[in-house]
Amino acid sequence: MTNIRRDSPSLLPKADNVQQLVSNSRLKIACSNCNLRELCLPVNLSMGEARLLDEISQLKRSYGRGDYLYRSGDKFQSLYAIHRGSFKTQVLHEDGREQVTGFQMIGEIIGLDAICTDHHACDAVALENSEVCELPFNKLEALSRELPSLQRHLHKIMSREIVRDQNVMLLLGSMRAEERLAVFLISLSQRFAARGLSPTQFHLRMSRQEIGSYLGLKLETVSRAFSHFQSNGLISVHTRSIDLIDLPSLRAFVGKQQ
Amino acid sequence: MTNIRRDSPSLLPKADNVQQLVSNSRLKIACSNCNLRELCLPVNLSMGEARLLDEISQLKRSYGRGDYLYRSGDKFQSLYAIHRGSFKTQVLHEDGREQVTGFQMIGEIIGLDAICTDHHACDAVALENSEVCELPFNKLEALSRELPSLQRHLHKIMSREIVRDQNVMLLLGSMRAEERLAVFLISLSQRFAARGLSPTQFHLRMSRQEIGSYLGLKLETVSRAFSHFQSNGLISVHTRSIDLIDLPSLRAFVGKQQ
DNA sequence: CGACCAGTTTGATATATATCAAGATTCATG
DNA sequence: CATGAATCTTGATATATATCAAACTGGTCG
Repeated sequence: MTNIRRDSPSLLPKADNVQQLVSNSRLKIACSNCNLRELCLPVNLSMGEARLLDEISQLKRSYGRGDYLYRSGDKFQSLYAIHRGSFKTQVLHEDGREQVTGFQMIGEIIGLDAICTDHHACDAVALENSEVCELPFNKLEALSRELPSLQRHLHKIMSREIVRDQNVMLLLGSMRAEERLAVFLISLSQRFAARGLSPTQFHLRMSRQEIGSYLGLKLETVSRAFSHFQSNGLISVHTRSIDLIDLPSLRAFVGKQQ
Repeated sequence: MTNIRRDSPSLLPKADNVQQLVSNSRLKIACSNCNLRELCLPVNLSMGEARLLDEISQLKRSYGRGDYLYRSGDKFQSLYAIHRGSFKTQVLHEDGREQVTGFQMIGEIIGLDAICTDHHACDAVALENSEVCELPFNKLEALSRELPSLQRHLHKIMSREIVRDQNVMLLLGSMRAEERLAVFLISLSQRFAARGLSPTQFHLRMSRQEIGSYLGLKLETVSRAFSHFQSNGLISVHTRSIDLIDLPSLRAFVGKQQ
């Protein structure tokens, strides 16, 4: 709440990411003070321990829709905690094909893909006006050697990402188009609920094409599935405004399809 | 090489996994001595540091084809390093659908999915006679607080798993059947090569149905794709024996399909 | 050795989703 | 407020893969 804006020219983003130069701003933010404490990194930390985290995450950057937080191939420096807004991550194949691998929202940590090679393995793109807290990974590792509960939390975050990805594999590998969309909507619903937002009424931040890429479908198929759910009274859609009218039936729909 | 067989009845596997009672044996194994040092955990460790690892990974267990290393829902205790043989991991949906999420081979670490909830999120099943080194996670975490290079290595292993999964998503979400199989074969080839085995001639440890589950295809489609590659002179298949006759063309095939 | 059984191959047909195309709606901008 | 561009919806058709079915293969075991 009491974030202090500041400028630190010595920490300008890399020159190859020109958009960032325009849209980035920097803000001091204190983990010990942040209203995302439950969602984000500092769990089970004493106030004193949380202040140690403050030391390493004082930079906040903002991005506009379409801005890249990082690109595939960028040198790895930091993880990012999403403080406001949302992002998509996508992997690109040489031949130009792209696959959206996830949508990330407030309180989620992004950038874990880069640890293994020291270079990012995917792009992260803002879906709306967004802010992230930068967490220099070296400092995070050093601190997690001191604070076992932070260490465990970091491990849990990475493990959760693995489990999530495996569930997407299940979805892509064995579900039909409408089931995939139902699972997607239910998952969004849960994530909004976990953030104190409505689990039934929300605004999609991504296009039909982006949803389709994530779900392994063409945008027309996504659109048809939305329309079909609507005509069955399961949901109400107006472009990107969603109302999950009959969430139980939507849940029951998944798996019913043999 | 100088592993000493021993029995420790007090450490019998859990009673709900009867098969293990039959097929498990326990062997002392020393990381500092292991010929998998490069592939597995102990990287960049001094001899003294590697001996610390010995302390936590002295149990080796064996499994026969079809045995479960762990099941979805099992309480999380340990990670496992595959010392010999191979495993598959699979997630099961309530409705009975299953999806193979990966095939793991010698030197790879398995069980990372369980950290986030303290319970395993998938099954791990031996594909052949196999041995694993058990790595109690609490001890591994404690040691990695002392040894920064072990800590970093653990992070890299988890990150690598995330990247791998994202590449499977790309495969499942945007590639055609034959491309998926080509990617699968190329990936196996690379992994065999990294272990000093032939990158072109190998024996598949999994059935057509398991390959199909992993690739989001039916077994008949997998079989047809094998036959088609063979009739094009890219590979030679005899049931589970594979010879990648023209690996460059196989690589070029991926992506050619728009 | 022979019979069986699980796994594999191959063929014919069905079907879900992609593709192509045209309008309709929403959004950004001057 | 009007214009154009992007996004979304819907329809007609094409196509890749699933499904169903039958024959073949290889290994196991009495």
